Amino acid sequence: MKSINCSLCILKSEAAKNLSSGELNILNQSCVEVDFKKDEVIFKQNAMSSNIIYLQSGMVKLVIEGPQRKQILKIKKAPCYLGLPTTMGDKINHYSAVAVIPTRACFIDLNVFKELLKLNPDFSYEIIVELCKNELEQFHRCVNLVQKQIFGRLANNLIQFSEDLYNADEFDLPLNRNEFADLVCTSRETISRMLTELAEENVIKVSGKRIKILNKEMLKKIRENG
DNA sequence: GCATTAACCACAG
DNA sequence: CTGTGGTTAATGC
Repeated sequence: MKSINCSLCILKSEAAKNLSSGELNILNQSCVEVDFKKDEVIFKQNAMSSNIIYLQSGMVKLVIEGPQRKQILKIKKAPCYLGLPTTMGDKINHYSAVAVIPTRACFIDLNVFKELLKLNPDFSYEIIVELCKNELEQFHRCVNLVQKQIFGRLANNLIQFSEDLYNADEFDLPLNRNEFADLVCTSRETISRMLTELAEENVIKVSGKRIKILNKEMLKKIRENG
């Protein structure tokens, strides 16, 4: 097995910064590092879950199989923890995680993770903060989904890619049109049409998966009013 | 009624 | 895989 040095990750993880050297040692000994290529599954819905996953680098999509079709719950980028709700909340995963670009992840044994939560309150506190932020985000996503029309939802997602995930006005969508539709909760055709329409209005520039935001003010207006 | 929104189907690069 | 056109159903003046 490849030897791992968790102290490198402390640089990134708010929670792990609080671990003592002894606790880091515990982590070191029960942590396995894995590289994933694009489209490789990190964990699968309905499979047994026994690991907490820490994303060192890369980006993943969280996918759930709904009653009608599959849905993309969220795009997550490193550094972050993955699968906290699905691992702590039940014996099996309630959703899948799939890499959308090359991704490096650490698998942490659930029991060790629980042990660290008990040992170190500062560590636990940061984990709770992350969970709470996620919950708030999901609440907002939920109302947006129900109360906004598709242009508003699309604009919202484009802004999130730009501001939250890439910190750039120009970026490559890590999803094809079908998956992007699954994220915005609409059909592939509608996404396609609306992207062309936004491009015609010079709000964005589209060439394949490459998106450039030309008029962020307008896009934000669409997000609010759409 | 009439307009708007958005899904589904089909088909072509 | 993607873009487009036609059709259709639901909803709101």
